[in-house]
Amino acid sequence: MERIASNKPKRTATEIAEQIKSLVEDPKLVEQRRKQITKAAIAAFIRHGYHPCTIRNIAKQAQVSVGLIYQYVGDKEDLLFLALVEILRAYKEGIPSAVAGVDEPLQRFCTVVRAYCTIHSGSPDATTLAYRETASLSKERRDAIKQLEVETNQLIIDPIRACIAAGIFERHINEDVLCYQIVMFSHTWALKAWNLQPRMTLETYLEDGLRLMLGGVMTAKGAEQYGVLTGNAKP
Amino acid sequence: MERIASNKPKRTATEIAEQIKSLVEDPKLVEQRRKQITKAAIAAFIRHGYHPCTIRNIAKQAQVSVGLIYQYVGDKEDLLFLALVEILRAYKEGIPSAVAGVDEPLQRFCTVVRAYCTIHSGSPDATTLAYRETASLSKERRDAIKQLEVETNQLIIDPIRACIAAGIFERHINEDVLCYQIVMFSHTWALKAWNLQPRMTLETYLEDGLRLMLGGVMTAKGAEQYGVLTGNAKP
Amino acid sequence: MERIASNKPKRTATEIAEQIKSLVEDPKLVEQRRKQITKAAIAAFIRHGYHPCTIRNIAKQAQVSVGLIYQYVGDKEDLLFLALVEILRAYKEGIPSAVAGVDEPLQRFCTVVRAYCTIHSGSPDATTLAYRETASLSKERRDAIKQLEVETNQLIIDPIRACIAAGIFERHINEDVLCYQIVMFSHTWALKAWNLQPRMTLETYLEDGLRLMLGGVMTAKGAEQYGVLTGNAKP
Amino acid sequence: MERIASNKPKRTATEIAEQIKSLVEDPKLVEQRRKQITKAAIAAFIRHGYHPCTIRNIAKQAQVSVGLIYQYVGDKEDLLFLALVEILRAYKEGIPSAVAGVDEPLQRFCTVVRAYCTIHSGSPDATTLAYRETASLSKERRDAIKQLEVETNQLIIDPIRACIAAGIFERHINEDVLCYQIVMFSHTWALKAWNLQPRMTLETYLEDGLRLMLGGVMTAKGAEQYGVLTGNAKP
DNA sequence: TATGAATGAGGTTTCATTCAT
DNA sequence: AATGAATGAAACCTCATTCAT
Repeated sequence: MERIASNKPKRTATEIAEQIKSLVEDPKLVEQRRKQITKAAIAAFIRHGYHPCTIRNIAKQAQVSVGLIYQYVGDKEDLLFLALVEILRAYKEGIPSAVAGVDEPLQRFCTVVRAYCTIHSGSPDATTLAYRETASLSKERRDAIKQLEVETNQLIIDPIRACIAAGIFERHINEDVLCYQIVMFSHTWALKAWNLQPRMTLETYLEDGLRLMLGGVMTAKGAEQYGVLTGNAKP
Repeated sequence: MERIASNKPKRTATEIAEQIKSLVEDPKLVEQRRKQITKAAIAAFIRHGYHPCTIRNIAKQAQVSVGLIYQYVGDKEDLLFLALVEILRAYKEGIPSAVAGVDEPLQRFCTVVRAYCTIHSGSPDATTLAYRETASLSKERRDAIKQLEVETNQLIIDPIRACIAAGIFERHINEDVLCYQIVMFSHTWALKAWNLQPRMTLETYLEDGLRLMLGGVMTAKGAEQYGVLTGNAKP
Repeated sequence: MERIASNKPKRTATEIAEQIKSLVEDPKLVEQRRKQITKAAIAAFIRHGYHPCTIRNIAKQAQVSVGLIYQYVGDKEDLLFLALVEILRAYKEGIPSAVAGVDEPLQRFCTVVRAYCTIHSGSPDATTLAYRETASLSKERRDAIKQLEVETNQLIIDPIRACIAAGIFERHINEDVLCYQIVMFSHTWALKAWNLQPRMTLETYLEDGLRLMLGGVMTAKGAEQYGVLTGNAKP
Repeated sequence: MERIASNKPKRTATEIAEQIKSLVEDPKLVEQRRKQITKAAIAAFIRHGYHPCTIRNIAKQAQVSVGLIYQYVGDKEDLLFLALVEILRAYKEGIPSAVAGVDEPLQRFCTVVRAYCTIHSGSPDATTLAYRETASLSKERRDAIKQLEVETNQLIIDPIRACIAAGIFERHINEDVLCYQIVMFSHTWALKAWNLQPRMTLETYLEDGLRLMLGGVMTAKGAEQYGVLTGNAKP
């Protein structure tokens, strides 16, 4: 869709969002209205999908007029962007608060995985929306969203590195592969709920998956620790 | 969107596809034209996305007139359905031909994983399309597509079971979780190409991932065999 | 065209018209715009015929945009329905106001006939439109339109009965046949204007026709009265 | 639709029909195929209405291919014209054969009325079609159809004149008005079948109508004769 | 600032007509 | 002569966006 490989310095998602133009001056009001509209947009996009969703759908959901939306946002794509940023932001912010105070590397790793997975399982539709509709954004915005994803991934990679450094995980493992393994493991519960949910609980899924992933990466020392944590002799 | 929970016997994807009505009688011609149109539709949907893609885009891609498409298909959604069925059919058929003649369980498992991943990496856009746009189908068709997915998954689950039966994989592993682990592992290379491709080759990705997954599920006996297969002392 | 014999309670034309959904809330505006659009639709349907007439034709005639029409009406058939209802409503309302204050039965009968005929002759194209295009409506709406016709016929049958009761018309005459005789007599002037207008005036047509019809139904007493009314010794 | 008042010599319906161009040479075949296609067109136009009816509908009805129709006819309007001509021709030809051998003026008049009415009641849909769709023709063809109607009317006017000449009908009656009275009386049974048929038989309708019309036009001498004919002392 | 009526470009779909076989 | 697949113009309708109030 975009032919021109622009060399503009890349803007972050936050910068792009801040530069979305609003006809309204009062920043307080802009923030409040945007929040309200974005929330409605997420709900409406989830219900209908981005393209089939109309501005009227969103206005109705937000209990405002169509015109009001265009006071705070330039076009429909802006709404999608704000929606996706909001979804990813929630994911990204959810993890640190879940692992706060958990310092031991393996435990921290497990907590991150559980948190990440739990967060996604809490709003599977939003996860699905992000999957489906990121491609509907312009390149710059798509890239900014990807960058958010990368930053979130970092929250997973850090504990992996800590585990490696602590000798709990094998030294030679590919941290990117493992990270995406975890990411996709979490998304899978959301994306494939129709197949998985009838067959197991989130807890079973999480623990079985965790054991499976850990089994592939732990050192003997790590395995020992994991046994202590879970009460099992062996992962 | 659909309110009525119909109790009609579910039709398979193939049945639905066969019942898409064509104004043209000659079955030979119908098959040939549908193939041509479906191929064009896949390309056009990949380029634009389903909703933004116009029938004229597809007609142009297929080098036929707009009217011709409607001689072979009832509406735009039929085109999406045919496109997705074709994509999944290719995936499903690709695996058996790849593992033909490989009988040893572990080797068969590894071959399946490699085949599955390679197939998806060969047409990452199609994988992405299937991910994004299945939701744009009516419920019956969405379900039929999911069923195709389940059938393909079976091609992965079978070797898993064989490995368990052969004592190569741990008895207690959750085969569904492992299966989806593999599925998502393969899709990830397609979906997250933008992040992964700059950092590793498909081969690295595959072998690192395979080692990671196997490490979590293999018995001591399995590990020994794996060492023999790969020339490594230890996975 | 309609297969299902529904047992829903039949809605009147007015009810159906009121239930045509509009995206605009303000009832005042809806009424005004609908009136404007219906008027334009009548003109456009008369000019082109219902099927060949395009929404753009109507929009142009009404001096509004195409989109505006769809704010006040669901589809093209709604426009036809509103047009026909408006036409028949005008006919139906025209009669009572014409005969107001005329109480003597025979005179009232003659006045009704003259009024009915004059009204139709005033907008022969509209009469023709109603004739041609009622069949283009869905069954329910067609039935509602027929019901309007029946109600209008009643305005003719009532004076007939009064004349019979007053001994002016023969007791044994078939009031339905006479009624339709009058109805068709009136429509004929509109429908067959191309043949009749060059050969006589509406007045001639009316008086000759009236004399003809009265001659067939009047008693001796009636004939006497008619002579007094017209100044002729004999009808 | 047509702005230009052309001064071309008017062609009769038969001439126009004969000049409709056919790609096929053999006149025998042309006649046979046209007959087949016209018959199918009448049925299809009755079922769907002219505009909604597709060429495919007609081809199917005629059990021929779409292409074949265009070998014998220039366009869709030709089909409508041929259909209407055929319908009116049947009406026109039906009357003389019905009155053949009836020479007494009053009896001949009554026979014509009964024949005309019976013919129309036999194919009410065709009557309705002629009413609705004549307007869909080009002006020249519309005029030619009207001319056919005029010629048919002459078959009614002739007996009226004979009755006047014989002193059976009043000398001063308007023969055009009476003629159309009869025409519309006959059409009414077809057009308003939905209202009339549940309430009376064609026989009742005919005799009540005939008595009504005759009552308006007969001289004393005529009334006497009518009494002899019907066995009633008085119309 | 907020509203929602108005606009019109553009998408899907139909179908009269053509033309290669 | 007959077929029916192919064409593409044009219709209906939707909906993102604007603008007067």
